[in-house]
Amino acid sequence: MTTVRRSDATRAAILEAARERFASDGYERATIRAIARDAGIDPSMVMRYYGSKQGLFAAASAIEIGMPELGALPAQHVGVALVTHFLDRWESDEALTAMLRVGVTNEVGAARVHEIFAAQLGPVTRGVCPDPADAPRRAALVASQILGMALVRYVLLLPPAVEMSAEEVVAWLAPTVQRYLTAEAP
Amino acid sequence: MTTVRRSDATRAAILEAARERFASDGYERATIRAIARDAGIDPSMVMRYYGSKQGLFAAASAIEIGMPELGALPAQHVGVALVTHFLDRWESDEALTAMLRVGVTNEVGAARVHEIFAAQLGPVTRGVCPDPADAPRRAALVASQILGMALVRYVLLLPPAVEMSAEEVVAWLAPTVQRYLTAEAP
DNA sequence: GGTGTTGGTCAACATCCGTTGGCAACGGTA
DNA sequence: TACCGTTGCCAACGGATGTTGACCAACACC
Repeated sequence: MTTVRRSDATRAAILEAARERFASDGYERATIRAIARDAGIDPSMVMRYYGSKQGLFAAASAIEIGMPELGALPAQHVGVALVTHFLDRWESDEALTAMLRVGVTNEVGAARVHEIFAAQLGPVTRGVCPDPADAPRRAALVASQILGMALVRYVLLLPPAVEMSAEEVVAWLAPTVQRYLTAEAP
Repeated sequence: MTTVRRSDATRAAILEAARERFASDGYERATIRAIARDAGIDPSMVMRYYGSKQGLFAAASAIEIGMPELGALPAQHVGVALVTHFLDRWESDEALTAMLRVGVTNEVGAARVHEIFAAQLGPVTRGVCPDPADAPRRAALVASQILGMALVRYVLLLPPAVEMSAEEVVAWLAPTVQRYLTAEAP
């Protein structure tokens, strides 16, 4: 059932407009009317295609972090690889910013963040850290630093954080992430 | 003009209810009606005393981080002191969570976060780091880690982050903050 | 005791929101 | 050509929100 419908272009336009609005305005202020206006169609079309505002957000925030294969490279380079990868993803996909912004105010959004980090960051952590028993804790620590940087750099737009180059961010953050993953517990 | 007005109790009740609502619901979903109901008074009182919803938020998020005197203690203990202090403040004052939650969706809220971190964290950084020229960058790095931990622990409620003890958080985060402040730039 | 100020309630306004149902044009199919 | 599902627009509903102004009760002061 992968037939091409005539409305696919409209569906895509809605999804793109929704991602932009959710990313820049958050869940409550991203109104269906505004999204429809951006997409150049009527608000009722959004409802027909995605059922409800929650349904639209669920569709707009279906994200694959696409974790790289970290098992292949030496354990002491995991920090650099991880930070670099997240930075790339964040700068090329505003759905990530949308997810973060919505996760802060909306319960469904928060659950979405949980899912994604459990499913995508969890396995990587489990494969790298010394004792699998405290893998969740280490993953949470990594998440705190990576989401924190995303917060100040892409959401709060703290000037010094925005002005730093990607290389600089990696150089500062990679040792932190590396330590959270592989250093022995304090 | 510090006379005690008869309405001071009501003003305080409104402010407390507002802090709770802003902290748990964010700016948009924290309605004036709900805040007034919590405070046991009429919504119009909120308007009379605080002018507007923005005014109420401004009053509810007037925060003093109350930075400790870091100049007094040896430079290599600054990380521990800073993380400990922030953790204490965050767990004893829900206005901080409110500020973070609102800062993510509301522009005024974001500006408030900028202010507070510039005014409170800036000077500390400037006094401790080797080269005053890159103090803002170092402050932003520290903010990314501290706000990131606040995000996963108090807002997103990521289970492993919530379950960690305060001592554990300090033990993991302090070396990070210490490095962001005093290590030479990479 | 009258009078002005303060603390508080009530009802309403204008606006916006998510959502719904009806209806017109279009496109392929028989 | 006649038909029917699809795509789209339009107008409206019910409800919630921030905000306002009229009105009432208690208090302070002359």
